[in-house]
Amino acid sequence: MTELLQRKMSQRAILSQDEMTVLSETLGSPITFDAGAMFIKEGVELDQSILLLDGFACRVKELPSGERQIAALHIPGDFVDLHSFTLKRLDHSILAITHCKVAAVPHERLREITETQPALTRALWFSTTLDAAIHREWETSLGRRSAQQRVAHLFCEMRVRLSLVGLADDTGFAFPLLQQHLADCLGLTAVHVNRVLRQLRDAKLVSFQFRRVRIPDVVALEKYCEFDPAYLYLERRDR
Amino acid sequence: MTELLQRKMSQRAILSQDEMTVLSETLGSPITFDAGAMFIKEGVELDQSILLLDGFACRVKELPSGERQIAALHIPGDFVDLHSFTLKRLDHSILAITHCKVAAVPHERLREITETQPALTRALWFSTTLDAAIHREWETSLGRRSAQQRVAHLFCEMRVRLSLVGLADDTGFAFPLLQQHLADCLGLTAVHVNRVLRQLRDAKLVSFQFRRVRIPDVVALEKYCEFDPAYLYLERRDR
DNA sequence: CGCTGCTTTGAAGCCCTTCAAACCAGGTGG
DNA sequence: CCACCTGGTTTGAAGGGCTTCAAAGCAGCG
Repeated sequence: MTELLQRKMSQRAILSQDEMTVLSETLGSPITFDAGAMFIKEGVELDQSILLLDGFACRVKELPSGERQIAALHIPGDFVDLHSFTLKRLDHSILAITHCKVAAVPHERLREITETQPALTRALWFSTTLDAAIHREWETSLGRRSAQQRVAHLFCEMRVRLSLVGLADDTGFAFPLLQQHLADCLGLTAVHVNRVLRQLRDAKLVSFQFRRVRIPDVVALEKYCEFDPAYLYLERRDR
Repeated sequence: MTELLQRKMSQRAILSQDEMTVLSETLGSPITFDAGAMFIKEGVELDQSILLLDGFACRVKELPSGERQIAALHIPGDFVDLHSFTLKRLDHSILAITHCKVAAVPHERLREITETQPALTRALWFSTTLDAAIHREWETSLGRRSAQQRVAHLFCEMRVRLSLVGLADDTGFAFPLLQQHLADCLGLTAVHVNRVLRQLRDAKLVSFQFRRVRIPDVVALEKYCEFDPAYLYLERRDR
């Protein structure tokens, strides 16, 4: 059940075996949600944080007009709302994009961890600051990259993140999002995302069809959108 | 020296007096930087975090083309790179917009705090998750708001944040940025920012001249850009 | 086999950019 | 004290990227 998490954490030497054990013992039994379910609602007082075990989810900000901005995409192994431990309520909702399996950690247990497990605390803290680093890269895409580069950059990011949990290789990855989801991530309309996907496909840079992203040449794609994975902090680290 | 910080922290009941004392004892002696100085460079290994005591600073992401995206604006009382404690290096640079006075906290001391001061640790963690919440709101502006709303929304946010440290009131606040800085925050060109500022001024919603933002009617401006300060987590909280 | 929801395509238009030049304020030196 | 210089602001004209609106195409599913 926590294999993914373990792989992800150990890959970066984020957690020791012992710490991993401590953390996994705090996990409640898995719960599932259907695609489209909003499993955390903006503003609601929370007393637990949720680890995504399987499926794709996102953090959505809704505007009064009904428009949406997806502020983050989450994949298996992500602690989708660990930040609710310190914030107590969220400024956005969490939406299941596909069918999702999750496990909850009570905030009380996280609090105990901050009292007794400083190294684990720092690792969890790191996880939230990494989320913030991704937010900043998305701000950069939204503010300064063309629609083509935004799409390409998102695919590059997802390839790296998914490969950390064994869900992507050099040829591509399963990516069960609608074009509307991409549009909401990238600050575009679904219509324009569709046109951009055609251009990228025609240019043989990347294709997104049948719920799958195919990348004929990773290096070429990363060069095209100036993707630099530094913001994902992949290096191993001592703590 | 740490009055601002104290005001900010105590206002939200983030820190107790004792914790405040602990934290202020970790601060090195103040250092100043000239306007335009890049006092933390992207990618450089860091062993301290910096508290902004006076002046305006920002987190800038630079693209290979030379374009810039400002990912965050910082005001007196902000821990501009507290996240470098967990990240060890940054994915962006920190730039002094005006002349700045700062104080450093060695990461070693922060590490000790995580070992011995869980409540303070949670407060510091909160501070980084609040930064992330602001990043998300900026993503929303960049992705889904018009240029007019983006400018207005930024002014609303800065008014609230500055008022927490006594640097703004209902009539406005000192805001010593160039139009180019606004453009780099909002994903626009300086030329367009200029035109938008004229429109907002003509509409009597807000004016930005002589390094000062004047807001004739705060409620009207907040309504115009659908500003909801929930993402700034202003409420008092027990921990 | 028809319904539903997503994708694709077209045409028109607007928001914002680009390029260029004028304007203006503050600081410096003759 | 004015002339000049520099950097930021303002304005105009033209163009392009993305949106909007609308409809057709298409896949999955009851």
